Amino acid sequence: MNMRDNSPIDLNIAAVERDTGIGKDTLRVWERRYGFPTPHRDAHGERVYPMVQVEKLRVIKRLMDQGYRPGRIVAQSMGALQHLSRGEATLQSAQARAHVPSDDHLAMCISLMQNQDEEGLRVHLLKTLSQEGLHKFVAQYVAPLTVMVGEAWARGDLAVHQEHLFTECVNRILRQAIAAIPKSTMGTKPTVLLTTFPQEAHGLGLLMVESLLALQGCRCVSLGTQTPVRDIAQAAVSHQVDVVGLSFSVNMNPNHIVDGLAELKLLLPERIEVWAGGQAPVLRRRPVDNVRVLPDLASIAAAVQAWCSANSYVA
Amino acid sequence: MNMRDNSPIDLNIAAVERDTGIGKDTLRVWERRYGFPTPHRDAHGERVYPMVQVEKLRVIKRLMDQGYRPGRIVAQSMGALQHLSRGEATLQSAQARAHVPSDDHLAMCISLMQNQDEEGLRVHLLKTLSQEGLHKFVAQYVAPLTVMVGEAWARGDLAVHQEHLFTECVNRILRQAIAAIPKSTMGTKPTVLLTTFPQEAHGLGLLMVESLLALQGCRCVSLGTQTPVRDIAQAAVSHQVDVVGLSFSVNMNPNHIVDGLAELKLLLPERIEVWAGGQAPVLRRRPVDNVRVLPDLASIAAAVQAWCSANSYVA
DNA sequence: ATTGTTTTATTGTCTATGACAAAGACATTC
DNA sequence: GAATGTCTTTGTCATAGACAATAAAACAAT
Repeated sequence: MNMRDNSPIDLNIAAVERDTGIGKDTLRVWERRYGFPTPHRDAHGERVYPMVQVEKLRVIKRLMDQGYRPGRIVAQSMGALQHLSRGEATLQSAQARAHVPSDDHLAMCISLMQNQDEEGLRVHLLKTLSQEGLHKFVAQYVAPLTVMVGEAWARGDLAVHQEHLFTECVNRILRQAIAAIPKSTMGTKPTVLLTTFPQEAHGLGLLMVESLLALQGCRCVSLGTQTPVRDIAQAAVSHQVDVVGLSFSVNMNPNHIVDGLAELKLLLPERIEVWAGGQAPVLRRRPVDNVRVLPDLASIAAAVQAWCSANSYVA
Repeated sequence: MNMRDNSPIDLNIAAVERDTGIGKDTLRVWERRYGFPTPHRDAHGERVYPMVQVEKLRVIKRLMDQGYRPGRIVAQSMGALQHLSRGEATLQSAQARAHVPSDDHLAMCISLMQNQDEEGLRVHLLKTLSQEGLHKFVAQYVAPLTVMVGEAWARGDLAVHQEHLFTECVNRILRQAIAAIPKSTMGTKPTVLLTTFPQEAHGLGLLMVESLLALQGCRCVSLGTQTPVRDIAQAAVSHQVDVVGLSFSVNMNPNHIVDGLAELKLLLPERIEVWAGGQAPVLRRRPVDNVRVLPDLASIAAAVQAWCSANSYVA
């Protein structure tokens, strides 16, 4: 029952699921449909995956996160896959880099990461923060950098652990910066509940938004990531917030986003607004009723302004 | 493929696996063997679990963690289970609470949460922190409180959003406390890489450990949660750490833990130690070769001591 | 050329039942 | 008591088929 891997070069199906994130059922069905992977069998007839194939599966997973579909790539050779890996990208990154002050600046951060220089990265970011101020730091450095890191990871230029370290590093810096912002006591600004949907584990966007909102003088209540829709609504009501803010990254399923937002709107009382932001393309393409889309971080200020003037005549 | 929970009271099999930590295969085999659970079927003949049964499954899981075996308890009535639960509750929670200063103190935190008093909770925790010092605060207040919150959530006494808010609140406090600890520069203490396995999303344990390690003068590299085993090994090597620290919560599948640890050990060079801690009961019951189990936060100091004396003669 | 609608293909996850080794419980012997 | 062997329990893997959700392709209409 408890599969022990006899040798470091072969893995059982459970271990492959752990390492690649591809479900057992899917692994079996790929084998049946596409003829890959082709695991050996042990004495009991159970699948045993050679390391080379696990490696290839990881590449396939990466490409799928980029939008490729299994039927096209699973049966391909390793060489062809690596070629695809390098060829693509630069599609959406172009627009992200449009209003970025200096590409060099960000490229340097990436190279710091590639050299495992955590300390250097932190120092560099902190210096930028104190030079440019929190607002500019978040909107013009952290946000584009996060996008670039995501792309670099997808391209295979950055290992998973390097991406994790970056996330953790920025996490710390932003939290520290937020903690340093004095809390405003005047009640003219909206109170905002921040969180993400259950399928969305990426939390940096939330922190970026929170820092900008806090700078504007809004009170923020953050639930962290992955809150079920029903609980978001419950929390919004019991904390008497004015706005619910959600963040969505690129990989989130568009339908989950649209349906989730619609359901949330239904569960919330009318007076509570919903603001949605993040890199997910569907937000720009398919608007949802009564949900305000914040296409970028710069639009937060405008949204707060709009809320204030809409609610100023109410006592 | 895309399971939508149409109703708040029913869950599909994948959702039950997530919420209870009991695998899909196991859920089906229990149904076949013990006649429980007894999910309804939706229009497509797929299992649909009523909330009541999911809660019973959670109780069963808790009892199994205490040593009961499925055959004896799965078919029992809810009443009988709760009876067992109460009788046995004092067994391990007694030892957990043995060196806890005041139960009232913690109960008060829970009630603050139930009243949505985020501000009150934070103030209360911060006061305790400055009164008792970080070490005592973490080991004797935060850790038991986190366990209690988990239990209260499983019992249904605490809503998901309240648990999230608690997590976020403690998260902030701990991160701030860690940032305030001056970094030691002397190289006599181990450098520790901290993270969790891909299935483990709970990150508070990691922060608690980090704070205590930092207090001891260790250098910590935290990758956050959910790092694939292969990347943990890669990161450990490229950051030249001495120890890899992993944290496991109650819900994690025991086999995943044991197999994952074994594989990690294989991938790591001999000189890098692996320390495993957390609430997962399997750590105490089934030891893994060459992995040091830290049964509680207090044992961290001893582990660091042991490492230092084992490595002192090396230049 | 762009947009909306229908048809077809792809793909992940569910279903069912059977098999089996590892871990636990129990009985027996040294 | 400790060690040993036997029976029971239990989680996970296997096979193969089914189907709905999603994406892609084909077609129609502005």
